[in-house]
Amino acid sequence: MSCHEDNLSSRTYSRQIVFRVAYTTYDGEVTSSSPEVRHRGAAGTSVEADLGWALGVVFKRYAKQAAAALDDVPGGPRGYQVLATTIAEGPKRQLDLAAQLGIDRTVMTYLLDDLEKAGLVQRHPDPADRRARLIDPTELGRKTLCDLEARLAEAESDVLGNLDEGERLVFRTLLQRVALRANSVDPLHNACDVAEDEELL
Amino acid sequence: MSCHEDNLSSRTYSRQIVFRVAYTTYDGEVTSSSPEVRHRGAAGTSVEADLGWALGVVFKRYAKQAAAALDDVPGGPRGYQVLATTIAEGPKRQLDLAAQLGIDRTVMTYLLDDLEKAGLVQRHPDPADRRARLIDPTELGRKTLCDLEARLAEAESDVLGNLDEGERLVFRTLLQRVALRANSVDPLHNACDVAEDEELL
DNA sequence: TATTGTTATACTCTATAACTATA
DNA sequence: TATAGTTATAGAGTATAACAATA
Repeated sequence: MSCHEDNLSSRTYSRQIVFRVAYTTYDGEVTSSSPEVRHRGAAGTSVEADLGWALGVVFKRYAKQAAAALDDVPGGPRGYQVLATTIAEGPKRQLDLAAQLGIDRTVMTYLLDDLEKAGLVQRHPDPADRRARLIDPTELGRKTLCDLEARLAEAESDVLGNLDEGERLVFRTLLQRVALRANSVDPLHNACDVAEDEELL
Repeated sequence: MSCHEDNLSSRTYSRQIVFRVAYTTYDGEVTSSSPEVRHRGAAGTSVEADLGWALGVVFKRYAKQAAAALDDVPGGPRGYQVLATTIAEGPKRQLDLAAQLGIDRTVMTYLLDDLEKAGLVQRHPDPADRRARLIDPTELGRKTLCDLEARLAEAESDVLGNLDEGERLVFRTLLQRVALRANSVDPLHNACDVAEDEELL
């Protein structure tokens, strides 16, 4: 573990072991190793610790909380997303919705089947194109979304539990900036309204 | 989207749409909706924006970068973890390693097969228990790890690309604190040396 | 009888491709 | 011919369970 002492121009690195950890991309599980920073000497600010590990743990915890919060929603997180998007942006065609959410169109079919069965959305024929179907939230869907959003807000707050108000603000701001850049460098889905990015930087 | 105006005692919420997004837990892909904050009025600090979305985007980007960096390592991120752990902590028994890394023991078998085939680690019989096998990194494994760590450091730095030095420090500190709490509330694997947490709080 | 590690099997979720009905 | 949506199939990756060797 001493191999980095030269190429990192190590101020603090030489005093501790920075133990990087990576993550599987296929299962969403954070299969990280143990907590990363082992202080060898007296020095070393601990924030040099592994970003990936922390990122993974936090993300995983949020994902778990969110999944629990959305337990009874057909399709789980994805069902929520469909609900949230159609309610926020109005009726959408199935394929557009799929593209926007990064969901495969074949998956979208099953997802909508379940959501429709649960009475949260409805498929309406698109008057402009008889091939297409417009996805419309129902009244129940709207009510459900409200509830879900409250639950998710709780999950968020729970994850940030040991930060005080000011720290949360700072953290969210910095995270948001990093995220916006990441998203613009390598966009997930649609570009939508990234135009507003500037005000976040 | 007006349903939260009362129960959130909304200062800023009433002025914008906070559009929460959740994530699938099974594929590690961030199937989020579009960027979240749409300013309706003039006010609203943008940091109120969706935590989950940002978290997911950043994590996903890091995971992608890390996966690319570990492209040629058998087992990818997991292979790296095995390497890093055995090198940092010395030879370990297969099952202990699996438990520590949160990898299923059946998966560990295949993973070690591949790592051994690549000449990065070796299985030695445990003199203390003839059932068990000790996983030992090879010289090649050690060299490889050095290289991989440099690559991962680059990935990290890339992800935090638009933060300056000071901001990175703040971000990492806060993230680390959130992560340590998340990990202690709901530990992934072993408890190891969480004793050192205090200095991070 | 319990445990280490291996192998075989089943299951989940995803990705590919073929099909229908419209355009 | 191309596109919206559906269905069927195959694939990757994981988890479960049964197994051999040892404790």
